[in-house]
Amino acid sequence: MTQTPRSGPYICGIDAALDVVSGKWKGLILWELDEHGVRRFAELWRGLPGVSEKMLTQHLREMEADGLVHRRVHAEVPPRVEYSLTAHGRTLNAALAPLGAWGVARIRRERSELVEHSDAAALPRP
Amino acid sequence: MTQTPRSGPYICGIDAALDVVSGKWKGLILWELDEHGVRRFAELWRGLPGVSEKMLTQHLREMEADGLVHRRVHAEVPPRVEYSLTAHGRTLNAALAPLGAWGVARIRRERSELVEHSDAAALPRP
DNA sequence: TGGGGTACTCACCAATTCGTAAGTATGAGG
DNA sequence: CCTCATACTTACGAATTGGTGAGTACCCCA
Repeated sequence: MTQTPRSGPYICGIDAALDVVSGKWKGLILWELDEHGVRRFAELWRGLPGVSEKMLTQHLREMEADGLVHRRVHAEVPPRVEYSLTAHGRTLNAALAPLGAWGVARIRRERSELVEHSDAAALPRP
Repeated sequence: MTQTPRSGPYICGIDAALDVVSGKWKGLILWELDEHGVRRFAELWRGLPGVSEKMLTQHLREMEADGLVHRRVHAEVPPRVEYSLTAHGRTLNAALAPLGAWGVARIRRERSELVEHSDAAALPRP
């Protein structure tokens, strides 16, 4: 099989959860969908600068298979497809919130370390 | 540089946090260290069935560089090296807790779906 | 008749991650 | 002198992941 076979029996919950969010853009996709509720493919694409069409569809498909996002196709031309989070996806996002806060704190920490460095190097006096 | 340059400016906190925990064994390493407090290299290795020595050292080095684990070398022969979580690592673990709980719930959900399937096949009525 | 817009799909390649197996340094014990 | 134990390091290659660019189907509008 070339199907991604979600790596089998997990050792702990972290393991199982990381399995569904690891992927270069999945965190951001979750965030976008949580922010906007419903988004069409192209909107999502514009919202995630740098992602390729291929990866976006691939990640969306995997997340759909994992029961995180809902995909609604309207029988129109030109095509219209809307993505949104499922209830399960929303619970994941809620569970991810503390981690997001941790990440923000970490970014701040890093930045303040950089500032200290440039202080030492470039700002001998106020 | 061939140094892993933690991928630069992040778009959101989730992004920054996932960057430090993604890696096949990092979640488990965090868990082991949180469970046991202090562990030597070989203990950690035995605690994570399947990991190679190379990956274990590599992940530990990255986590050290990220300020998550502390590495203490005793000047003895044979060598003795002890790993433990830093305060920052412990806060990460705390932030990871809800995600772990979500993962556990997901595993249960998957399992019950399997049970339903076998029900459908083998137990037509209650 | 031709171009535009949407949401893909596919083939191919590059980069990153992971695993395997071997080698290193040191001193104690036989 | 030889081996053992620990905590690595290194070389190589396989597997996984991501990026690029082209192609598809459909209908509307000019």
